[in-house]
Amino acid sequence: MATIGDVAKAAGVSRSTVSYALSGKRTISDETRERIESAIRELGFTPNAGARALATSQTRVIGLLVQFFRDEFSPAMMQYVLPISDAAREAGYDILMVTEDDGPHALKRITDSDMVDGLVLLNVAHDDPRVGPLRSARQPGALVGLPRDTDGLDVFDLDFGEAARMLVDHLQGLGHREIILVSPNEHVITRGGAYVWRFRDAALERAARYGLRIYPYYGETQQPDVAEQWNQVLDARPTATAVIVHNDAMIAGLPPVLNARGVEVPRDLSVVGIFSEDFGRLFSLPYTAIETSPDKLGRAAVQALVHRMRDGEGAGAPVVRFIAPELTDRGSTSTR
Amino acid sequence: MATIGDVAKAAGVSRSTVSYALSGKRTISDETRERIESAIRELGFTPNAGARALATSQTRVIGLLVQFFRDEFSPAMMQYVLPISDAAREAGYDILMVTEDDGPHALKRITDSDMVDGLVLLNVAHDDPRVGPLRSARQPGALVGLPRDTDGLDVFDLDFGEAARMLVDHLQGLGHREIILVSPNEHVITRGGAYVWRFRDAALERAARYGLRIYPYYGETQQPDVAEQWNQVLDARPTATAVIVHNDAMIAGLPPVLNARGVEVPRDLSVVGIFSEDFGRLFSLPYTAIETSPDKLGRAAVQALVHRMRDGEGAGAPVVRFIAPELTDRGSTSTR
DNA sequence: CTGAAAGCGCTTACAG
DNA sequence: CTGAAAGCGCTTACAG
Repeated sequence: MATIGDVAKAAGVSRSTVSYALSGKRTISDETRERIESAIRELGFTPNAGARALATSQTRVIGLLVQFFRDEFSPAMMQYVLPISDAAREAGYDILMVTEDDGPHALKRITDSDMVDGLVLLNVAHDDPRVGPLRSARQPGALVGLPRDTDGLDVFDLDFGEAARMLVDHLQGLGHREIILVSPNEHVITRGGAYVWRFRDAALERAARYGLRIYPYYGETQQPDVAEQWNQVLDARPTATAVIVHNDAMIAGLPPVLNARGVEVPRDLSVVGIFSEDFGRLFSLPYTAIETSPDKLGRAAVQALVHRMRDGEGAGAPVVRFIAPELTDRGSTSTR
Repeated sequence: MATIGDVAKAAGVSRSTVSYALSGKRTISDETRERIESAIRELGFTPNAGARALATSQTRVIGLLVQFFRDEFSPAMMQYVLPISDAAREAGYDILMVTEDDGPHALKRITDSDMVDGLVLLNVAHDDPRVGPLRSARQPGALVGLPRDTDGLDVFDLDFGEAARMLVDHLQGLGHREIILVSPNEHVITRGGAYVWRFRDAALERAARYGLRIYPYYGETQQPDVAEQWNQVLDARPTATAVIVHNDAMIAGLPPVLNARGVEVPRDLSVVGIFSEDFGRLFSLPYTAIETSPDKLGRAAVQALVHRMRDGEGAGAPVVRFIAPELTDRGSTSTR
């Protein structure tokens, strides 16, 4: 492969001049510039990324730490990854995607070896073991998901509390008095998914204020458990007129259950959920829902990170940003 | 960050000795080794990846070129990405994941700048524009998906022809004489997905040999088109006793349609498909199917690539490997 | 068993 | 407007 030295020789200039022509960091005479450009073209020269990284201490790579819980229902992850990858590229960065089970170790590895300029952590848990190593790393990071201690971190998440209140308000306004609430599986809480109780507690509190009756459950994550649980719950709560579903597997598995039971939505039952538009389309879900906006979250995280990578300490105080939930009405609720 | 020079100074040896202690490429006295190791520990030293890459011409990074067709139904992509990432890590490589729309350009960018030691191309089309740039690249590549010209390439794909024959044989053996065949959407063919006609032609040919009647269709990719098309097709072919579905969106959307029509499987209709186990679980599909084995394909591609990156020209002749289809019987077919 | 030195391919003060 | 040189942090022949 041609090096900058080859280009310099072919153009009859010094290597530094070629470098400056490339970066535009100093003025070059038109004639010199043209000779350099044609030499670059003829030799098919592209700067070596490793050498450049060594000289500048910048890799132009963002580490993306994806955390998969393989026992879980997660076709949703790609909805975050793709917008992040797009946003990174638009800002001139590539993505080093790390899926190792041992997230903290992986994070330490790629930061200590200076493979990346910054990090995006996906699916951050309340007590996420990756946050410690992130704090010790030289590189800045942006989180998608809310950890217990946000001190010094850029954090992006949906406002799950507000989302829950919006759904309860919506149903209350329609006159519903008994509501089934399906949360994620209990082991998600064990794992530290604070969004579970942020949503759940807010829903319960709001319902209490209105004097509504709420029947809370932790949902299953796989078929056939999902269908079975739905039948049990619906049998057990015949007087409930609405359900709020905060569980991907449970809402994806709901249509056939209702179909089999002859339950018509919203005539017999009002259904609301919280899931992304893409997710809803994937499973043809005809339910009114809070949009989770994975694309907005992912892009916001990348933008904050890019700022911080560029401006270092000058990037200002860290932000914890909750994006406002939006309700997409698909007509799955009716007055009672 | 500590450099190898800091370690050398702390241990009272030369930088080369530290380097050799790290690589194990020459013998070091026990005493020296211990001094070096404790210096490394105390300083928290990790070699700089860029510097190492520059010195060795090896990045230990694999470029993963993912091609998304955003208008399409593709929760399936992650099933390839994850095993590839795992296999790469096991072999000591990280993954640079590229999702740019302009695949050829992205490929050229990361290979010319020497960001990667090798490439995995996902979702390779019959006339894939990335194959040309791959051939010109210094780095080796492995493909998942069969291009028109495989010369000099390591290629991995499912044997779609054999898969189709197995399904036809299966139905024929049960006595079915009229079969509906649903292929991917037509624009997939336009885009060069040769697997469409590899499967379709083989099915038609096999059926012809048996004197079976086949009703071929190109399926939709999104709801509500999917359900609508199913109803049209089933209305139009009341005498068909079996369907073969080679289309993710169509098979995921089949259960509610059959349910609504009161069609019981396999009593009223035999159903077979071709999809991965994970995909089937995701959509709770109770259908006998050819397993597409994305994990096997992804891992095989990485392994071949790792070989070629390690052994260079000595890695032997390129391989085109079709993995043998396996039928998973979920009891959705019966005798006629 | 170990060290001094050259080299990988860039960038960027320094000097003119 | 341009060049010579030092330096980024490693690895690896070469020499002893």
